[in-house]
Amino acid sequence: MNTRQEVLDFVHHGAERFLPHLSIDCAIFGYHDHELKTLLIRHHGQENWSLPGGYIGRHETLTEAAHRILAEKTQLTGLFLQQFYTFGDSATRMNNIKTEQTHNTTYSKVGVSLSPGHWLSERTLSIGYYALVDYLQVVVTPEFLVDEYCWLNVADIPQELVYDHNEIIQKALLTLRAHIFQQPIGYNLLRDKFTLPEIHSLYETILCKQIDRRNFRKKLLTLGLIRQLDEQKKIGPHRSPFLYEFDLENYSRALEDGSILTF
Amino acid sequence: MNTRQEVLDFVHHGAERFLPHLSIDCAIFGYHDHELKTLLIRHHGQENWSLPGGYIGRHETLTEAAHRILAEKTQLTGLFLQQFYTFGDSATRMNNIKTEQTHNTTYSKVGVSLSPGHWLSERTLSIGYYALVDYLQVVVTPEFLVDEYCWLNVADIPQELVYDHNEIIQKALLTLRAHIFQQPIGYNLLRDKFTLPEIHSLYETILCKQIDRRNFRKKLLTLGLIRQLDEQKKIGPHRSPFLYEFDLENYSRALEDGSILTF
DNA sequence: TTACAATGCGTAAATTCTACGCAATAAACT
DNA sequence: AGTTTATTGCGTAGAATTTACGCATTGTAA
Repeated sequence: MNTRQEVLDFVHHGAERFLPHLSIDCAIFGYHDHELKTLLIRHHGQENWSLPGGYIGRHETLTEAAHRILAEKTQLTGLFLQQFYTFGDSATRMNNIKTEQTHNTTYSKVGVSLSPGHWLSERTLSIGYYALVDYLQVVVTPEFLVDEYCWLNVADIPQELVYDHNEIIQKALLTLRAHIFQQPIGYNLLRDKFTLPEIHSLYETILCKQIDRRNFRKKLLTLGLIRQLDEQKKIGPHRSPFLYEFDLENYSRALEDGSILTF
Repeated sequence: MNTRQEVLDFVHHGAERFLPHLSIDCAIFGYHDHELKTLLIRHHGQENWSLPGGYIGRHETLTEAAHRILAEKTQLTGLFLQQFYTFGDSATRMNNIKTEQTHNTTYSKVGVSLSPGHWLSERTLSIGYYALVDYLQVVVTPEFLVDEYCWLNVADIPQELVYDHNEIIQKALLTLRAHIFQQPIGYNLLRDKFTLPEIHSLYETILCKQIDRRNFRKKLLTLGLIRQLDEQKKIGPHRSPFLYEFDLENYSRALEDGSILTF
């Protein structure tokens, strides 16, 4: 939503196009230079940051909605996107008093005040998704109601996000760390070809622990999850590292066999 | 809902008490004698079986709703209940044509025909939970609209459950099998004190594979997940097996340490 | 040239996993 | 009563895997 007119239409006719009581919130993880970052946005008039989110169109599947919302924020399609939990317990998801006030502040930018019965004021459960993106490829598009956005290191996320977004992002991180043992997480956070130090540092960053460089390489190669290429990355200081790529076929086969990664 | 009057009230005034567009479906797993069973119900007029389910009250949390629905079906409270996925993709969750017809057949028992705009006819996403119960403790209470219920071996579940319930139960099983390595699953399916053959058979049943009896015992004892008691179960033929109990403290400590069970 | 950091490769020790053997016990059978 | 048999508890050798390093190689910088 990039214009005042679009926002007004959304407020007044959104209930015809979207399902009420349900939203999607998306923890978008991007990796760069030993740091795992999340995309946060600040809506107009809000003091605190939010996760990017949106509503489910009445004629699109849940998965389609999640991808659309992700694409609206990052301009990227076909990304790795994983549903991890639906949130409907926290105080802010029960009584909509705070929600109403918060919403009202934002929508005052287009001169509307949401009545208590308005569809945007009602109790809303949120379906949480997390996405993995190449940090450098993302072009964030600010929307009409978004004052500010930022990529924040996951360690630096403030304690006071709006609603229950702190809970959502914590659960997303926990899920990501559990999934890293069972899915080619790096495939979506790195470029097609990557060096061993790059993927090694990625795993160390996500898991928040040190992993022996040499054993890490051995394990991924032995299981056939990555494949060493002939090319070397010439740029960079000191010795030129080889390039590697994921072997997705082997990866899925290993998953079926029940091979488990441990570090 | 046990009377015609309650059902009529639910149909006509349910939208005031429950959130539309959302339901909870529950895969209730019970274990007994080497077999993993699921509770299925058959609504009035339906040819196919369903998972037990219900709606979310406007003034209860999502978790409260799940426990209430479970208690309504099994008369048991405080059970292990785990949310695992929210379903909003399948054809039956997109167009509500089939849903309308199916619903209408059931509600014809109380003489109502649901109009297209009726809250029960609208598109509904379903939040999936799975529960683990002691099969023998459950007292299933048939409701007014339920013609029949049964405990069906998970291997014998028919291919034609209503809506996307086959998909839901498959995902529940997959999740259960993944969680068995990280949570004291047996704690909720067995009694407080159990014998080694009992828990061994439970794990074999859930994982659908044979596990060496002796290594299985060694692993659980070494990790401190179960504790051997002095008592022996005198009943039963042949040698009297010792009784064991879960060591929940050690269990949660092992989880934090990241110890992983493998069989 | 030399020092140094980054990268790739190997190996020995420690640990864990796996596949069994076997004794002890209690019921069933001759 | 003695024998057979199924069930349970416990141990152990060998295989496999994990872990902790050593070290040579390469490119950059002093």
